[in-house]
Amino acid sequence: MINRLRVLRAERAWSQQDLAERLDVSRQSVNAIETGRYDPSLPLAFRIADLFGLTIEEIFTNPNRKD
Amino acid sequence: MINRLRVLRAERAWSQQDLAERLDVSRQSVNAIETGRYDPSLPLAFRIADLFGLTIEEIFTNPNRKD
DNA sequence: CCCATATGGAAAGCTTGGTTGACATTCCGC
DNA sequence: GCGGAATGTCAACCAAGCTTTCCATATGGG
Repeated sequence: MINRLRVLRAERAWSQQDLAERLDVSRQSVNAIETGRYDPSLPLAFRIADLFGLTIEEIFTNPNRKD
Repeated sequence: MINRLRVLRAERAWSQQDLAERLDVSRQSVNAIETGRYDPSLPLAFRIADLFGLTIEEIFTNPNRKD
């Protein structure tokens, strides 16, 4: 599972802390997701998509998919 | 988080067991997701969407969203 | 040189997702 | 009425998401 979180955050010039507060999670969670240490839960993925006004598919991509 | 899994499964006349095998999870997991006892992980949500040829947003809806 | 801000990451602990195995119920065909 | 298939649920367990606390490094301004 790879994601464009870091790019989207950079486009808005938000710190990991800023993003964490908007998503109502800890800064470490944002960091862990950005650095690929783990995947967000589905509810959190929806919050992320909502925040950026994108679909989950536009932010996260499943490497196992045969696109 | 509510989902249309049961409907999609019924449209194809698959048992929970059939669906579980296609998703490579246990039947109890399919049942728990259908009955809303918990939400799938993001990777599993992607597998479900791929299997039905839909987007995650077309299958799962976040009740907290202001649509 | 200090200090504040931003980032990466580890440890321990709680919560949630997922498994296996078991049991009960409903429904349908024989 | 009986047997088998489908579903709901529970208990016990392991794995993954997430939190808090802590430490390290980098960088930019004064």
